[in-house]
Amino acid sequence: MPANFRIYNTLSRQVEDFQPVEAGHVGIYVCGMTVYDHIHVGHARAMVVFDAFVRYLRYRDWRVTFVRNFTDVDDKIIKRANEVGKDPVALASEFIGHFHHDVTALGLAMPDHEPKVSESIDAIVEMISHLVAKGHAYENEGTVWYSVETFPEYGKLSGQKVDELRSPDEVPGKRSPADFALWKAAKPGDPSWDSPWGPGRPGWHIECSAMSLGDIGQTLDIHGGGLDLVFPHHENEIAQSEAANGTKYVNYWMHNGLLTMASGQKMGKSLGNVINVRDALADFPAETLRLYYLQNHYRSPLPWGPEALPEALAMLGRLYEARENAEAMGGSEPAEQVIQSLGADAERVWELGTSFIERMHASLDNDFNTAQTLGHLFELARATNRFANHKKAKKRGGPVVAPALAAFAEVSHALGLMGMTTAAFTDEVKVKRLGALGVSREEVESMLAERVAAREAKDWARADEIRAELEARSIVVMDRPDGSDWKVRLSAAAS
RNA sequence: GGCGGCAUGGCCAAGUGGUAAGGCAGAGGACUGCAAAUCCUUUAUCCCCGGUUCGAAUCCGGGUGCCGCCUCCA
Repeated sequence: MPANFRIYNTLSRQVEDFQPVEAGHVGIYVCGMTVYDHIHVGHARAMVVFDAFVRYLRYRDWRVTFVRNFTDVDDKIIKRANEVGKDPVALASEFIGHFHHDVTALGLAMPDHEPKVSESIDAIVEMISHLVAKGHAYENEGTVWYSVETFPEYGKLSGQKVDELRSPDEVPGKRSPADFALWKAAKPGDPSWDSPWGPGRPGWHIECSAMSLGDIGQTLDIHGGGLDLVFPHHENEIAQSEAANGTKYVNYWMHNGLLTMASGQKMGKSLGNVINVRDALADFPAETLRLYYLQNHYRSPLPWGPEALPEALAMLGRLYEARENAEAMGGSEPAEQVIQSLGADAERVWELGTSFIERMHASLDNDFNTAQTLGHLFELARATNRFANHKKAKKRGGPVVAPALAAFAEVSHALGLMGMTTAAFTDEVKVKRLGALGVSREEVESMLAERVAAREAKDWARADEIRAELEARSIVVMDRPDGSDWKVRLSAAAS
């Protein structure tokens, strides 16, 4: 039996108990990308949040049908294609490739279905035909409009009232300013398909109604997307689907908050401060972004700035280090015996470790509170490190930290964090951060070797001199009982 | 103008009735050849005013500020 959970529903503006349409199954549809450019770190938040959410649902034994679409027929794509002299559908196809590359690098699982508009024209035409037949839509010179006044519940998601909407430019052919296009008559040079209303292409909103119907059904358990899609996109989807099918479209509307710039405004091309995912991934391990996203609640705005990723990397490094400390512990006595002899710090790790999974479930089952979950994980990390300071912890502490290690594994399954070995993580950090700084690894390692020799000769002056040179390259040296290691310093300057 | 949301320590942030998780940064200490990492210590009139309550960051009313949407947007 899958575990029950609670989720905020934009429709009711409340956290609600989740009730599936079909027992044990969650059908979730998330608005994907309009593919005419590389995705930026703001888009990636939505992708990561819903990936983590679906991952968690499956971890909690739900059967999930996860659908995320591609808008590959659209005004912006056509515009961009004309600018670069390419075929629009081919251009979109190219950026779908880039999308898959970026999203795979981010560690996302593939959805069960990734419908494309260009491959869903029949279903779209069929749905529009229904709407026309039922009197919810009308045709005018090859363009089909949805008649908003035929759907009295219009506005129930966004709270918008049709009369109050701004409608700056008058569009010819519409009966009412709030009406929106279901089918756009072909203009010369546009990609177009045949339809009962002549050649043309779908409007933006109808695709999601048609594709979700095909891949999930009339009533979706959950429909996700960015908060900026609530109006008009999701409002229009409701109008289309409920008018066409005569059934409730979506039980739970789940919207992620937006990435905001330091100024408080959202990231967008018009602001000229867009960071592409592939650029971020060149400089930081993928889990850095995942932690950055999941450290805040998914509905909150998430501030972006030059410190965002370095800070997240510092956090991630802390978690990996704590896990490594736990992994390094051995011993085969019963945990109880070790706790008895090593005292309160051992007891604390044991208690936090054994209770972690329950606390994680409680947090994530309550509107997917990843921030709280990570708070618990950091508490566990600190307790682990504290315990690791005991002289006898390394030899005897293994049984005491076993639940903590299990907790880390659980987080990995549930949220897709801490999925690497410490060695792989450390190495990826070195490669990417050195690359970002333009420092050669060979150079660092030869300098470090020279310093080790100087230290063995107790030539502290020379050792300190080399350390200063390394620091000038943003390399921090760490001397340990078993040898010297190094890492790249994280700071604003380093990003 | 309309609709929706937010306001918690230097910064980020969790927390919806019983006197504030966590992270980053700073300061002091332990450790270290010196450092780094780690650990310990340390910083909160929870935007303002009023109300409900034995008790409110948490509920209600008013105010102020910020953000999103109303045009494409994750």
